[in-house]
Amino acid sequence: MRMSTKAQYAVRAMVNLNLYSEGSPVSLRDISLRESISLTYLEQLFVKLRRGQIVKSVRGPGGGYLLARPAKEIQVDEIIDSVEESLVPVACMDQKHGCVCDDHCVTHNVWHGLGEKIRDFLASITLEELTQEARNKFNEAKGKN
Amino acid sequence: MRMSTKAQYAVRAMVNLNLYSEGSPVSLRDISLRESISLTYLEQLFVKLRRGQIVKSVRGPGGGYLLARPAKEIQVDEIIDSVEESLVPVACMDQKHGCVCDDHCVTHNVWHGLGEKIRDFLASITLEELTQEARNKFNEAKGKN
DNA sequence: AGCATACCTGAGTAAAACTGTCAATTATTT
DNA sequence: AAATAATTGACAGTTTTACTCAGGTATGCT
Repeated sequence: MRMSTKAQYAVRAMVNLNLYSEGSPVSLRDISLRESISLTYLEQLFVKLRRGQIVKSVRGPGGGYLLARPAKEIQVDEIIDSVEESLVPVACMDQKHGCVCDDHCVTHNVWHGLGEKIRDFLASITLEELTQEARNKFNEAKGKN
Repeated sequence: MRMSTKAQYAVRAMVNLNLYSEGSPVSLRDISLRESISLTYLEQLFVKLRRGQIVKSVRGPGGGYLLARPAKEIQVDEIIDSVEESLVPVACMDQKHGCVCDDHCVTHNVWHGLGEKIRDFLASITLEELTQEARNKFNEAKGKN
């Protein structure tokens, strides 16, 4: 039961973007350098984040990406949805025409309940909170030196 | 973020075992037929379930598997642990010598918290409860005919 | 004893998913 | 025009998953 690194990268990249953006676009090259994620892989992720209305792009020199809305309104589950990592723990429940479980599916409720817990938890955390945590961590580390 | 079919099969097989065992051993062949899971695959799973103290085996004709303890004392997370499906959502936190996250790991708390939610939920469900649910489902279906 | 049953074990394998890279293009600013 | 940076699609190596196969071992029954 692993969260794909794709989803992990996406969340990290979004925190980093918000951390270093102060109204102006942040280039993927910068995020790539700071987070040690391959530039070309980041490009793939941000295409999806843009389609998911999490970020918007600014082309040309000085360009990069901006948040599409305030960090307070971006939830972690939305970031993960955007990069197409499913939060539903079993495949049969992940279709729009519903689960075709017959009598064999005595475990349906377990996975359904689990999926809800996962969703609720990740929806309860905003990008704003994560960024603030990151700032605190950074200041603590600074204080030690 | 998918629960492996291995873990899904293990839970289903355990419910089925408990459903049809009344003190006497249940053969994997029977479970295989009822749940449409390959016999040889079930054998692999039950080796692990035995090592995890979830079931015990009885060899020879009329043999099969029995619960190692009362169904009330078997939690779903234990079944999943036994077949070696990790409930920790990120790899770096899944080692005994702890996570070597440095400053980059601003998302540590998210995944740690998520792992706890998953564990708590699955630990809150016992095999007894699942089996009772299955009995109810079966009786409802019967009532309709 | 001999046979059937059923657990036990390890090796192997095809397909899918994951984790990226590469090459080329388009849009914008200076 | 030249430089910057996003955008896109194809593709490839590696790992994991989900099994199968080919045996072996223990036990009970006739």
